[in-house]
Amino acid sequence: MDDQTRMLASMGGLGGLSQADVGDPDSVRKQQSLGQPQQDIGDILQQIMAITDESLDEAQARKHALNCHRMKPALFSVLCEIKEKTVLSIRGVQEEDPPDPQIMRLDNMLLAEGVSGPEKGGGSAAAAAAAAAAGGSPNDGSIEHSDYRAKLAQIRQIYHSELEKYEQACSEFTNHVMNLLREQSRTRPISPKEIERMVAIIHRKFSSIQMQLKQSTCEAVMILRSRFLDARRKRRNFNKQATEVLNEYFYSHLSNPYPSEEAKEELAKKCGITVSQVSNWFGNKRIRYKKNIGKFQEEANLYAVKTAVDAANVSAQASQANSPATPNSDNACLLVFALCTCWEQDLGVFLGCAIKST
DNA sequence: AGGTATGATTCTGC
DNA sequence: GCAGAATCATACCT
Repeated sequence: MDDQTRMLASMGGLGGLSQADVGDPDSVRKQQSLGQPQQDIGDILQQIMAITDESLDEAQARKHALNCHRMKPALFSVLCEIKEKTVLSIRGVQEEDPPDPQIMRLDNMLLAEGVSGPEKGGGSAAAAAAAAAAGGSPNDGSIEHSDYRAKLAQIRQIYHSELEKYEQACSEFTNHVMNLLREQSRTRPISPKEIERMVAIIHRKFSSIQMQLKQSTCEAVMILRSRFLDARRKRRNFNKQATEVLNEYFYSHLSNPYPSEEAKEELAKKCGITVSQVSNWFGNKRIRYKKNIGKFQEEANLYAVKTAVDAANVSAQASQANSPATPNSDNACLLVFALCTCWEQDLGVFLGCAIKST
C-alpha cells in the first residue's frame, strides 16, 4: 500500500500530481481536467495487464504504444524500485561470492602442468620435471619424453579450444539474454542492475561448466603422467647385441669399469639406449660383479676370449693385407685352436694371459 | 609357480 | 653430481 502510494506520488510528481492531491477528490477532478494523469496511469496499468490476452500483433502494437507513452519512464522506474525492494532484495544476499577454492586449485595445477599459462617453458618444464622424477635426464631426448610432450601438447590444445568455445558460448548467451532483457524492459520493470545480476548468474553457470572442463583436463594429465612414469618403470631387457657391447666394454675395462661421458654416449649409440641407461647398467654391473666375482668369472672369461680373438683377427687382417701368409695369421689360428681344445682344463690359465695381453 | 636375472629407482655418502 | 648399496618390479627360465 505504501509502495502504491509512493508510485502514484512519483507518477504524480512527473505528471503534475502531488501526494497530497492523490487523496483529494477535488484536486483529482482538478487534475483530470488538467490532463487526467491518474486516468492515464490506470489506463496504462490496464493495458499492461491485458497485454497477455491479446494477439501477438496486437501485443506488439500495444507494447510500442506503451513504450512511447509519456508516463512510461516514471512508471518504469517506480516499478523497478518496488521490484528491487521485494524480489531482488531476497536474492541480493548471495552476491559476490569469493573465488571458488576448487577452481583455484585446478587453475594452479593446470598452470604447473603447463596446460594453461604461457605456451613456451610451461609444458616442457613439466615434462622435464616428470622425466627427472622418473630418473632420466631431461636432455635424453628419449622416446618416452618426446611422447609425453606430444601428448601434453595435445591435451593443451584440446583444453584451449574447448575453453575458447565455452567463452564464446558464454558471451553469445550473455548478449542474447541482455538483448532479451533490454527488449523486455520496454514492457517489464527490468532495471540495469537486474540485467547485471542476470549476467553474473550466467557467468557463474558457465564457470561451473568450465570447472568441469578443468577437472577432466587435470584428470587427463594425471593419467598421462602416471602412464608415462609407468612406462619408464616397466622393465624391458636390452637386446642381446646391446648386452654384448656393454659386457665387452665392461670386461675389457675390468680394472677401471667407469666409462667416460664420451664412452657412455658412444655405447648408448651402439646399443640404441640412453646415456642414463648405460650409467644404470654399469652401476648395476659393477656392484653385482663385485658382490659375486665367482659367478661372473665364466662370463668374464668368455668376453676375455672374445676380446682376444677379436684382437687376433684384427691383427691377422692387418698383416694379411701385407702378406697372405704371415706368422700373425698362423698365430690367430693357433689361438682359436688352443681355445677350442684347452677350454676345460687350462682355460683359466690361458685366459689370465689373454686378459693381460689385452 | 617359484627362482633367478636384470633394468630402474631410491637413499646415502662423498 | 656421481658411485655404491639396497630395493623394487618385471622379464625370463625351469
